[in-house]
Amino acid sequence: MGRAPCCQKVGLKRGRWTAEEDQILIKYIQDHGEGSWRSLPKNAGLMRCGKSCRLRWINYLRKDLKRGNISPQEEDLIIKLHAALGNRWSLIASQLPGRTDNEIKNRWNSHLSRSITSWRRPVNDTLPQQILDNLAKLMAKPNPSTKKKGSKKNGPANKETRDKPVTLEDDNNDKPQTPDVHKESLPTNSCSQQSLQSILSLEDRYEAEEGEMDMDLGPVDDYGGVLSLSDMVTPSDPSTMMHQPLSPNEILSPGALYPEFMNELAGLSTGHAEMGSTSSWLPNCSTSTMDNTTQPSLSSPSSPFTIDHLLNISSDWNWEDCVQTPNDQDLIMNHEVGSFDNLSWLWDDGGEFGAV
DNA sequence: AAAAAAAACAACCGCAGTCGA
DNA sequence: CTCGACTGCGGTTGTTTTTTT
Repeated sequence: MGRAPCCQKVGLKRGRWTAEEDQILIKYIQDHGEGSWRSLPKNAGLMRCGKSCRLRWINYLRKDLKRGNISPQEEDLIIKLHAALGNRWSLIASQLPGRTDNEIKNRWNSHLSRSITSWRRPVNDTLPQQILDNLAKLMAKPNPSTKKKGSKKNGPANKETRDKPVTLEDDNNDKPQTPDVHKESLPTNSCSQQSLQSILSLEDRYEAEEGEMDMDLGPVDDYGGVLSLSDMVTPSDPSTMMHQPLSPNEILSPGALYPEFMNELAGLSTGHAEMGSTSSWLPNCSTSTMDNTTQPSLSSPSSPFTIDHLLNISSDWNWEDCVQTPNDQDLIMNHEVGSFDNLSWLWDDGGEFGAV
């Protein structure tokens, strides 16, 4: 049969850790090493759940953590990585030595997510080549098994990777950058490094263009903020799925999506790359009327859909022709609407995004 | 200076793949 | 082969701190 429960919830302390508890945990791990979280609280004399001990250690007590003072450079990197990877905090954290997924997630939720929608951050260069190399290596890493990895979405798979946290650096020089962030294998069959570079640079390209024409907002979010690329290519929940690229002369309603496109993204999101895989956030799709001359291969279930297709779609897309309606239901091509007058809600509320 | 609001931080929860019994 | 603990992850909530009124 299985193992004993990790802990009895009753009688366990919760809430903030005291300095004394921290010292006990640090001392214990120094003496016995990480792992065995289930037995750790009992052995160490802590009235905490093993899960809580693990979290405390990983996020706050490890020596290699920086804690706070996230630099503008780090923020910029987080923004770019998030644009490319979505809410894959552990993967993002793996590129920021000394930072935890929790810290980055908190930073994003409390600060960056608000600032990014303004699309007013400085236009910098794209991600450092080393980061791109690392991510490309992750994506090129063959998946040893076809099974999903060890977490619900994309976590480490086997015992080796779980028990011995490794990073991309392990492949290079055996010097882990961030020992407790875990290597993840990503789909291999449809995303080249060039593609990744293109994805990561798309936002900046649009930003650069926007610098010359301030009113050229592109798709916007529920609050009128400009959507990042990730909002359109890696929706994290069904409510964002309306932000998919559209073909010209098309009105897209929720659910009117490209199945292959969504499956591809589902593969990226979950670690599955095979066609036809589904994800929990993938609802029943109904393909809308499409202009096959401008959206080649997307409507054919049998055609191989790749990230390169996505890039073609994104790079060819005319952002000026795509906005979200105030009722948050549809994306509408403005030449379908016929007039920019219909879109005045975009800039009527204070002009945060520039006047037209 | 006090109260209220906003932001930041810390911790918990539940999901889902892995793997030992 | 099945069951269920272990684990890592992302989402969410609760608490504390800072800022604004």
